Amino acid sequence: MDNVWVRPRKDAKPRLTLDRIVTEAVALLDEEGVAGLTMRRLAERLDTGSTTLYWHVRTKEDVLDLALDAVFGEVPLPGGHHDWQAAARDLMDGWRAALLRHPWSATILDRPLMGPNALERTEFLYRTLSGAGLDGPQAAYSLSNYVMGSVIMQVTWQRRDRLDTDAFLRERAASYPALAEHGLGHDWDATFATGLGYLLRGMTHDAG
Amino acid sequence: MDNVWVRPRKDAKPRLTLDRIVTEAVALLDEEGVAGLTMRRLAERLDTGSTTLYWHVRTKEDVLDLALDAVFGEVPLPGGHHDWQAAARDLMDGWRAALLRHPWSATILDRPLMGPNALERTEFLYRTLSGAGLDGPQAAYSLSNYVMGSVIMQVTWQRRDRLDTDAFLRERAASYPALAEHGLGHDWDATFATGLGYLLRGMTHDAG
DNA sequence: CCATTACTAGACCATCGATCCGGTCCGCGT
DNA sequence: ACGCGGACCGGATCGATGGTCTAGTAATGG
Repeated sequence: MDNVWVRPRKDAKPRLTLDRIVTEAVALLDEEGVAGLTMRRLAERLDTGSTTLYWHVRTKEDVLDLALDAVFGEVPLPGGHHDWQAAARDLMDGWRAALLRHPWSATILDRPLMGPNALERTEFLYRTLSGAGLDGPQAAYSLSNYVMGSVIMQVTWQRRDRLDTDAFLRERAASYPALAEHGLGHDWDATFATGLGYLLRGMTHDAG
Repeated sequence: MDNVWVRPRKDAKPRLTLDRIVTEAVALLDEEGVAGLTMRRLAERLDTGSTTLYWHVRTKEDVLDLALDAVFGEVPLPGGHHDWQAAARDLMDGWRAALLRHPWSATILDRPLMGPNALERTEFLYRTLSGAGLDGPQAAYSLSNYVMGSVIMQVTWQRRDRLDTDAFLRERAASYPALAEHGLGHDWDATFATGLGYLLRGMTHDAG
């Protein structure tokens, strides 16, 4: 028996594209974290074999690079109506928000951010700060380093429920009284905003 | 033939201890980076089987946690003769120096720093800042987040030789003029010190 | 009609983290 | 003097992973 109905319809499943791979990789990472992303599982979700992925992508690292840049793509570029400080603050806030929306991304920040989305935003930051009379690279690194560090630490400490670590510290209150007293949780947003304000204020002083 | 001379001398090789494992793990990580650390290779360097390691250690994660805390152990605690700003700056400088001495450590900072060495230094930081009338946790996180981010970014960008990325950017100068102009390399030490100064200055203002 | 290109898949490989099972050695109590 | 149990060790092995080899198929353009 071999007729039209038995034969598989062409493009019953849409073609596999880089975009679909990246989109699905981000979804998988969101659901199961970095450890949950394997080429096989990704392929399975795309209804294909793991080998097929390697036609579109050279290594798994590629997938991670693409997924990370996709996260940067979610960061809105501030409109031009702000002064440079507001623009920088907007960009850093958006940057942080995007990374926090995809906690896995914070743990793979130790790779060169050379994707188009990341570059476009870095370029914007350089331009904004240079335009304000600052040393572009230096100011840009100060700000973005601070954002990266803040996000990584927040994700790290929020991953396991704070109760465990607080209990751990309470048991050792004799050795670490200050830590045990304050615990490790706190208002991450406020801390971030405060520190960012310090940095911007310091830069303003230099620019003036 | 079986006599004393043929039989292996007891304690010809010293007993395997956690300390030896950690020391060797750090050495291996220094030489070959995070990807070079496998339980088999670590065991081989310790002249034992990989299984043996699992008697002293539950998982490979344990090894990484221990190795990372060993790095924190290299950070000297500032003496008591400074004002709080100098003490904080000393600690952060030492913190950064230790992490940079072991670049692999920067890439595994996304794990809870609950080892005794890390806790001791964090406790010191809390105490110092609280003593200055600051919100201890908030100030401590601001500073250490900044250090972490700075180190991670520096290690990331220094890993591949800058020439490649600069060439990459030069080819795309039309899209990223500011980036292409300045390149990505710069004086990491100066940038770090400047930003740290901004943070400390901002905190001083709040403390006064 | 054919050759090339885009794309897909199954079998397979080396390696990894981790475990099973079976040891060996030493100190301690009896 | 003895042997017994716990500390310590290792070969073989398991399941899973990233990645490759080989062998295709469907469509497209000449």
